[in-house]
Amino acid sequence: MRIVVARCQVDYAGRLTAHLPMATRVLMLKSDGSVLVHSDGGSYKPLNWMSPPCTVRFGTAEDGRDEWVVSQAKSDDTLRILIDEVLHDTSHDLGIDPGLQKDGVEKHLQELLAEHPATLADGLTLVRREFPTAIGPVDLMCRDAAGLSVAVEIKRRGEIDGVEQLTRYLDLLNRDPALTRKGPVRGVFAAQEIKPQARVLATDRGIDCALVDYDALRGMDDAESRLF
Amino acid sequence: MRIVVARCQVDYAGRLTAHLPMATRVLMLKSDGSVLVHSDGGSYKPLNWMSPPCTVRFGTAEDGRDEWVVSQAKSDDTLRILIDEVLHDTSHDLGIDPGLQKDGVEKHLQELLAEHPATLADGLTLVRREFPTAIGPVDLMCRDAAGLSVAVEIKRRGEIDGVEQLTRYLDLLNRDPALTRKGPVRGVFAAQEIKPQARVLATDRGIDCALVDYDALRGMDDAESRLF
DNA sequence: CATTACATGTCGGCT
DNA sequence: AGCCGACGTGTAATG
Repeated sequence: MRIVVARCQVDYAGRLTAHLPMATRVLMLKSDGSVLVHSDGGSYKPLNWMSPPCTVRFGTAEDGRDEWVVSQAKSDDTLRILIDEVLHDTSHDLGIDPGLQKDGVEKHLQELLAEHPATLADGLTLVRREFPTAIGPVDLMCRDAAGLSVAVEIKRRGEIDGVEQLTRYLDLLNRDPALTRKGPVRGVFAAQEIKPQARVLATDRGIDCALVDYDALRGMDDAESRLF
Repeated sequence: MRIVVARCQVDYAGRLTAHLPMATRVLMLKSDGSVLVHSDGGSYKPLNWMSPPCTVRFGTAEDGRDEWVVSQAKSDDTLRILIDEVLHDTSHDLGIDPGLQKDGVEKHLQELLAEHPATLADGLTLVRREFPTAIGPVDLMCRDAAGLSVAVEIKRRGEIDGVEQLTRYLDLLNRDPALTRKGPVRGVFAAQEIKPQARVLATDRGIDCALVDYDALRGMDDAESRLF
């Protein structure tokens, strides 16, 4: 990785065109050819960048100043960096990163709830995970004690669009005679945290809300693992 | 801005927990307190980070190694960076960045389509852009040859949530007697690219889809500009 | 300050 | 490779 601090001007042309006036910035050139232009603030997103796979051509502008042209083969996107003055320039061999280990995402939540569907509502049993429909898979399809089908939508944080999503599934599922033989398909909206507005909308549409305790579920799972 | 290259181990705890094993990485400390942990690859997104506003406490771990703890006041998120070896450490005064100038986003598409509504459907004429409703503005409100009102939602890429958005508008607009005198309000979902699922949903709801050719529109606009 | 819609989103998973 | 949905989404506009 090469890190350059320089007074520079940047022009991007791709899905949009963008321009950065001459100013001092940090340029990060990664070994895969990608380039990041960072200012001292904002967030983790660079002011401008080029994603890999791309190549950098280190050239010279008409007036003799250095100009770097970063281009992406596929998309015709180009990033032109005109360098006025270099204040710092170092390179470092970082090696390959072992990578990020995540925990606690929706997928894990779905796995845990698939194993313990009764924590969502009494008597619930799993029919299948990722139940396919024409507009996408339902996270969990279950059946309740009365034999009714129950569609479960799982989110880390339950907000309105999650309720909308479940509503679309329910609309579709309720047209399926095989699922509605014993009555309409119920909906359960499950999340670690449910926003008040989402709860109101869900309730208004007859969808049950279930708060999920991730740590408790993980505990149940550990206990179970120890037993077998 | 301070740039440090170091062998480090990073642990994040917040909405999720994540761990980065000991390896050499670039640490970017911005003047607003935010911290970015970059590897030599990936995209512009850091492996891990803390967004401002946040504060860094430069401390020492039990074994004597340096440990930086970055914490966000609001959310209780913390990022712990255990430093094994510093390979590089420099600071630079970048000043305030003049910022990015953009062009070519959805707004421009809307301008072009407002000038050429007939490219969306035969006989369409513009009533007004950003037609106000209680739940937000409709991108374009038009009228067709038969005198029916036509609500147009414009996206760069047409996906399901765009269809949902237009559906909400149509539900509302169709309750307005002034707009429905000659019949129900039609919906047109316009985008440079429409995902199959979005098309299915739109069609199911009686909404027309229109593929927009941005370059062609821009060409029409240029031709027109040259005439006047 | 909360909500909403956009983003050069990026990223991973699956077909 | 393309499609689809989640993301520690972030971020700007807007009421």
